[in-house]
Amino acid sequence: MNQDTSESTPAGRGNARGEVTRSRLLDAALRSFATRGFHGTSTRDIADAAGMSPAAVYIHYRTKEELLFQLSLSGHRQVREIVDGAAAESTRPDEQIRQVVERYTAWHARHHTMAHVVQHEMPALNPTHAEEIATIRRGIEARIRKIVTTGADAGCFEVSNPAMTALAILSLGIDVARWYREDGAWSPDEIGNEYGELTLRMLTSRR
Amino acid sequence: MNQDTSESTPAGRGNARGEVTRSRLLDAALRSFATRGFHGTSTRDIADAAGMSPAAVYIHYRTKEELLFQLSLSGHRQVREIVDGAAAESTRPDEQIRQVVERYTAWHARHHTMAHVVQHEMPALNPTHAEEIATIRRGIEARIRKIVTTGADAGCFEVSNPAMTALAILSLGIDVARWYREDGAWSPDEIGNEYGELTLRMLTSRR
DNA sequence: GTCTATAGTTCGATAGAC
DNA sequence: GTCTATCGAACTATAGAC
Repeated sequence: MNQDTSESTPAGRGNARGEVTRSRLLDAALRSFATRGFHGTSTRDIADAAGMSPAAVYIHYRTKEELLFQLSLSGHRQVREIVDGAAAESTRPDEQIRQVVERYTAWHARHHTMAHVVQHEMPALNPTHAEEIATIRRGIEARIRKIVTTGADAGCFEVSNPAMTALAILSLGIDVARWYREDGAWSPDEIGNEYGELTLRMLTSRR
Repeated sequence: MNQDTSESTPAGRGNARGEVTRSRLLDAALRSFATRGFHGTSTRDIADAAGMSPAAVYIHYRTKEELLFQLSLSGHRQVREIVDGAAAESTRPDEQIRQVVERYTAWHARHHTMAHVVQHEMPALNPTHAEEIATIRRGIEARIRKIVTTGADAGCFEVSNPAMTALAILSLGIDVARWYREDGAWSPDEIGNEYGELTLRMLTSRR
């Protein structure tokens, strides 16, 4: 559960104490949402997990939904940066997709708590926040779909339905957050490597 | 949303009226749970969706959780029968896994509303009910893992990690329930066929 | 078997002392 | 900035009339 939810903060800004408290609340909310879901979590649950009174929550966040939104925003931005960074590692579609899948999948295992909340609590966001998150999601999906279609057009991949195959690749990574166990047999990196192989097989026809 | 949640009932049993009401309540609960989640759904939501008063719900089901359990049980049994039936179609692992994936995936698309509830609301079940559902799940997972390992041992598949590959195959089907849209470009059967192909590619190494 | 009415609890969020 | 105390609403489930 050691998943950092804080943004990097310059030291000695004077608001360091407040940032720590906000971070502790985000961590508490993340663990609560992951365990019982957004609607199954009360503000008292979050306050207890953070070692504070229910009233203290509202000094730092206006509503319970605001906590979910900040978590969703942080998680989606992390994923976007991981995918962008991996895609920039090469100009070859096959090497790009391998890097993306390895890191995307490993992230969903390593940060399975946040990944679960990010992937499955979106309907609990208010319409404004949901749209902001959906925009980031569409960017991530488009980036992966682009790699598949570019590789298919270049003859690097042999796929009959690039758009559906891109969805399948996303599904593999996303669902790792559901079944991954910290005390399981495989590390996040091992899962990422194996899934990278499986993905390249999906993208290349047998002879 | 035309997803039948009722068990087949012999006509003219005398309790036909009661069965219809129970079925309407299950349908209402299913749609509500799928839209807002179990904890986000009130018994008034379910009653409204079924065209009844909140009190009428409790004549047919003891608690809100009982409704979720009956839905989960029905959904999991449907999946188990689909997987068992598909596996019985052949003795060749490659044909077995193709049939299983085609039908498993198509089911998750066609019954995406139930699939979503079945796959993601398990933590809301009470411990007794959760264990009963988990037993069915383990059977389904074991059945698919068995096909993969049998095929690997027979040299029919070439996989470095059969257990993880079996999880990947399950993930592909499960996550279809998240992204499938009834007004989308592909039918459940089309998705099933494509996913059957992708799965066979994953199970066979390139030369 | 279904209704209206409501009991008893818990919820999200706020007031005001310190 | 954190606390105790609490408001008003919404919740699950039940009581009792019909």
